[in-house]
Amino acid sequence: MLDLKFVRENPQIVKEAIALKSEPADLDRLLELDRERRRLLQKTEELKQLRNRVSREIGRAGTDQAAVQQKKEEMRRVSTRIKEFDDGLRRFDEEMEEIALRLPNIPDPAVPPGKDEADNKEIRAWGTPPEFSFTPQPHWDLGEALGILDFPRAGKIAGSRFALYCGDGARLERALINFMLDLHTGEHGYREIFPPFLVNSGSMTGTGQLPKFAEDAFKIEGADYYLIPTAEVPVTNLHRDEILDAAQLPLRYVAYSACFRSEAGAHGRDTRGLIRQHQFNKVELVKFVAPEESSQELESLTADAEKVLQLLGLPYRVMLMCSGDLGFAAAKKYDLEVWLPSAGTYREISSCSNFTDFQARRAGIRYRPAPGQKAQFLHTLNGSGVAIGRTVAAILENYQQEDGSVILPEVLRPYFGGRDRLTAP
RNA sequence: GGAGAGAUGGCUGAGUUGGUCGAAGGCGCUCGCCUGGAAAGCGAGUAGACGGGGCAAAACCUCGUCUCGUGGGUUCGAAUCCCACUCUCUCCGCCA
Repeated sequence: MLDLKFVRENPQIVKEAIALKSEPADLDRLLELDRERRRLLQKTEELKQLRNRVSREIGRAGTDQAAVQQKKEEMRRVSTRIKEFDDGLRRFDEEMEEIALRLPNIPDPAVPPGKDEADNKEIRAWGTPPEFSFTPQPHWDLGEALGILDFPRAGKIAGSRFALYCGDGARLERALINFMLDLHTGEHGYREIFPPFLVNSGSMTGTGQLPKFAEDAFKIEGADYYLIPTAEVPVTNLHRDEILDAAQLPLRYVAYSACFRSEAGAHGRDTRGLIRQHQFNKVELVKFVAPEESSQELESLTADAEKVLQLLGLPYRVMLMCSGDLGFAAAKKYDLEVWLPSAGTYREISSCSNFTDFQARRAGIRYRPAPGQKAQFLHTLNGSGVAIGRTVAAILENYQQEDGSVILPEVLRPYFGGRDRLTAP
């Protein structure tokens, strides 16, 4: 959410952001409502001031019963009007909130203008895509042949877009979760969190999933619970409606969670394999930082995520998202894309964003710059560190051998009792 | 699921015969005095949001409104009375 005062005073900037991000938001209507609301608010407050004053008078003096009765009579009418005005104000607030919650964040000046992913900018690349003396297999074929992925049975148990990991597959998933958590807690200074996988609508609104992306989330029927689409939601809301001390910042959290996405609107895309699932695992990094630090914290956050891929020896590139591909809540975003041999292309495996004060304002997360000073909104950031399922896919495909076995990256071998490859049983 | 208790400012904790209560006291914190420095002691200050005005202005000053879990109701007036909901705690039952 944007600061209403900022919107009021900088309508042009907001308009540009709406256009750049192609968001449907009626800014003019919002500004008009804002003007009318303030006019009504002033009239209402005047009446309340009158009522408060007269009520105090009634409470103080006691002897002149006739005068008191007359004042009560008068205030009864005033209270009726106040009630009407308050109802009007509530209607303004509701309609304004409706629009304000759909205003996108303002892009950082460094964000390249553009329409879609074709306009994203490659910042750097790491590693060299492997060359094969044979035709590389897609990970779903490799996984089924190794007996570690079973999509037919996943379909039977749950449906399409679900995965079933068996044997070494399940162990690989678990090894990657532990490896990433160990790395980020041990080397990068993050505090580990294990959050609820269901959250209420307040949390979903706080991070920006609601109201705009309601159809992307799974909702529990008959209750105010949503399955989390990412650990970003529970972890960012950890400090919802809190005022933190400047000395506490920056706060860095890492959380493993399952993630649940309806993938509405993705029919027919990535229907095979682990790339696009209704449920997948992810290790997520979340930061709470002072505004002046968020820019460099995004760089270090991205570097922390990159470190995972470097240690796993997976070739990747870093893309800077253009304004049109930036998303709703982010001011600046890097995507990490890992090389997938079967597709002959890079695929997103991590997304690292600086939300500036956009989420903090929605979720009421503030900090006090110095003791005695006014509390202000801090900045939040998050990034995948990284998506587990897509990492499994990348490992299977990049490390596959002609005989169908898969070499294990060295950093994972301790999690496999020292074994160095996956082979068919 | 059954029975009971409770939700107040950064924390703790008064206030429940409705009327200068946005709220005593304590702790913490900030500033000042004291000290070679620190502790102790003493003095002052210390909730948030919104709107108007001042200011080039975030800050800051000033006036006003709202907020004592949330939402409604009664009343001239509610932290205080009534209703609903949410959450927390205790006991019982059940369960991993």
